[in-house]
Amino acid sequence: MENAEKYNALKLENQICFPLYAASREIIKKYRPFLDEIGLTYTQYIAMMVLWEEKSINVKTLGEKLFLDSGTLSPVLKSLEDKGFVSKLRDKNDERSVTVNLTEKGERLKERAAEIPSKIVKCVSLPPDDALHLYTLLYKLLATVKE
Amino acid sequence: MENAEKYNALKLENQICFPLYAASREIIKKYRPFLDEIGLTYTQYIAMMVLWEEKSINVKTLGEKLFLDSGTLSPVLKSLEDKGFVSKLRDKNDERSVTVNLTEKGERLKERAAEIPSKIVKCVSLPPDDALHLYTLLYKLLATVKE
DNA sequence: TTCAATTTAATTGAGTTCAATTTATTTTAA
DNA sequence: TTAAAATAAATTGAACTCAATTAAATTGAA
Repeated sequence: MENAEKYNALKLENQICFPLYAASREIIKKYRPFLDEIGLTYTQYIAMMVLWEEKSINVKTLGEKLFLDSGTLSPVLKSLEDKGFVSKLRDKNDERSVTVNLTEKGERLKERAAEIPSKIVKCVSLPPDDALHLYTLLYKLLATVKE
Repeated sequence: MENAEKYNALKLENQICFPLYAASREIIKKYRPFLDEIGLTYTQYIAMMVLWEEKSINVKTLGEKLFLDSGTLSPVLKSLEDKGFVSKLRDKNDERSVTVNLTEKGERLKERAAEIPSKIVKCVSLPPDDALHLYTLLYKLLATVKE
C-alpha cells in the first residue's frame, strides 16, 4: 500500500459512523423546542412512543425496543413516573420484572405530541424517496450490528 | 383522516430519527473494545482523527468539524491533554482562541489506531453499495439539518 | 430438594451532551 | 476614543449513556 494511502481509513471523511452520530445528534436537537413544550426529553419521548402504542410493557422488553439498558431506562422511567405519565408495578408472576403502564395523564399527552412529527419534517426535509431509502438502510445496518 | 391513522406518525416504527439514534449508539458500542486498547473514548477518537489530519486546529474549527460545542469539547480536550496526546495554547494573535496541537505521543497513537477501521468493518458489514448510499444520504441529511 | 447459575432492575461511576451562563478578549459603532 | 456588541472558550447543571456491580427472584442441574 502506498504511504499516502496508509491512513485513509482513519480520516473523518471516510467514516460511516461519524455522519451517523452527527446526524443523530443534530436531528435530536431539532426536537428540543417542541419537546420542551410538552415537558419531555428525546429519550423520554421515544419511551412514551412505545407506551402510547403498547399501553403496558415490562422494562426488559421496552429496553429491547429502544436499544437501551436498565442503567439508562431506570432514571428515564423514574422521571416519567414523577411527571405522572406512567406508573410502575412489580409483576406478580415474576417479581424480578417491572411493568410500566401508561396513565390517563400519559394518554392525554399523546394528543399534544401528535403535532410534533410534522413539525420535525419541516426542519429536516429529505425528499421522500431518500427518506425511505435511508430508513431501509438504517434498519439493515441495525440488523447487521445487533449480534 | 381516519381515526386509526391519526397517530401513525407517532409510532416508533415510522420515525427516521429513532433508527439513526439507535444505529449510531450500537455502532459506537462496537468501537469500545478496540478503543479501550488505545485508551480513547469514541468522542476522543474522532477528535484525534481531526488532529491526525490537521496536526493543529483551534477549538472553534474543531467544534465545527465534529458538530460539538465547547461544553463538550473542553473536557474531551482536557482528557486528551492529560493523556499527553495533545497540547493547548492560547493564540497570540487572538487571545480568545485556543489552538490544539498534536504531540509526538499523539502522532505515535495513530499507528495503533490505524488497525481499528478494518476491525469495525468486520462487525458492521453493510454491502459496499449500501454503505456508500448510506454515507451519501447521511451527508445529505446533515446538510438539510444544519441551518 | 437444594444450591449454583441465570435473570431482571436498580445503582454506581466515568464520560458525554447540550443549554445557559461566565470570563476574557476583540470588534464595532457612536 | 470608548462603550456596547460580539466572539471564544470554559464552567455549570441537568440528563443521558453505558459498563460493571449489586440485590432479589427464579430456574435448573445434581
